[in-house]
Amino acid sequence: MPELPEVETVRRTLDPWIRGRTIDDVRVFYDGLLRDIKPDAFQRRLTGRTCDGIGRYGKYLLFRFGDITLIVHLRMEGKFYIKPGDDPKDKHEHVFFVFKDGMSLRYHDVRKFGTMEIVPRDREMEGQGIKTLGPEAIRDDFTAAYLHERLKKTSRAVKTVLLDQKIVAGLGNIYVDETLYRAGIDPRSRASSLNARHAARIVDAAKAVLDKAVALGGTTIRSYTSSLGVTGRFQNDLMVHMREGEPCKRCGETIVKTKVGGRGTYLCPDCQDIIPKE
DNA sequence: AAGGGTGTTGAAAG
DNA sequence: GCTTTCAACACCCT
Repeated sequence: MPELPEVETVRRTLDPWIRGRTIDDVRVFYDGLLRDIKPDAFQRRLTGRTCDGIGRYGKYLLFRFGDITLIVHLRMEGKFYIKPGDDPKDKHEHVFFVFKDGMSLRYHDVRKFGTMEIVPRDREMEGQGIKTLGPEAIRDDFTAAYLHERLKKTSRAVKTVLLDQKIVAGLGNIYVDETLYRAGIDPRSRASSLNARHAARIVDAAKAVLDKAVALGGTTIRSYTSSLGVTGRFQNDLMVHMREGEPCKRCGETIVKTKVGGRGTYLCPDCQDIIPKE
């Protein structure tokens, strides 16, 4: 469930619950998630610590425990559940954080792609992955001038550039499609041929799309189990993503699905212009 | 019923 | 360098 709005929704849901709670035990069932730390050291570093709150940068969650921070990335399917500590372990639960009151926070991830890393609190932004992130798509430092500069320098498709977290942090496959639809630009357009005006439209569209998605608690698709903080309502607002064969909500043209940079990509052939024109 | 696809990312290969 | 492909993993859908 991980693009910026879904991660922010998890943060907002979990933060008030975990704030002030103290870890009594950590149990790791699959250590492939842990970056540069062994399960016993991971357990030792966190046990006895009290959480001061959760931050977020791009798609990364930052669990703060005094002078250390646990950085978590949900990748494709990571989720958190809160359950009594003695509930039986689900097949896809890989890490338990058991708190002093007997409740547990469990990391659930069918594909096991997620990552966890512990860094000093004052070096949070040097964590693996985080240190290379570009400005967040929803913040003021993601400007049209900045994006235009970056677009100019590459021949890649504009969608591929927007998915690159080193360029801009927070957009993923759903919201890039929605952003480019709103901006009226075909995702296959060559980045270097977009002008300053196009860049401005993309920046405005990304902020509008993400702000609304955050307000609605993100998007829930393919959700077999609705869990803590993952059931959003933005799916009703999707204009193109997952709408292959359906009519465009603006012009009635049929939404098509294609492939850009190896990713499934949805667009309206009438509302989105390919640049440069053929 | 095998193969392609999946809200991601980084390492390897070209 | 820059860009594309692939691998990590499990499951769902043709």
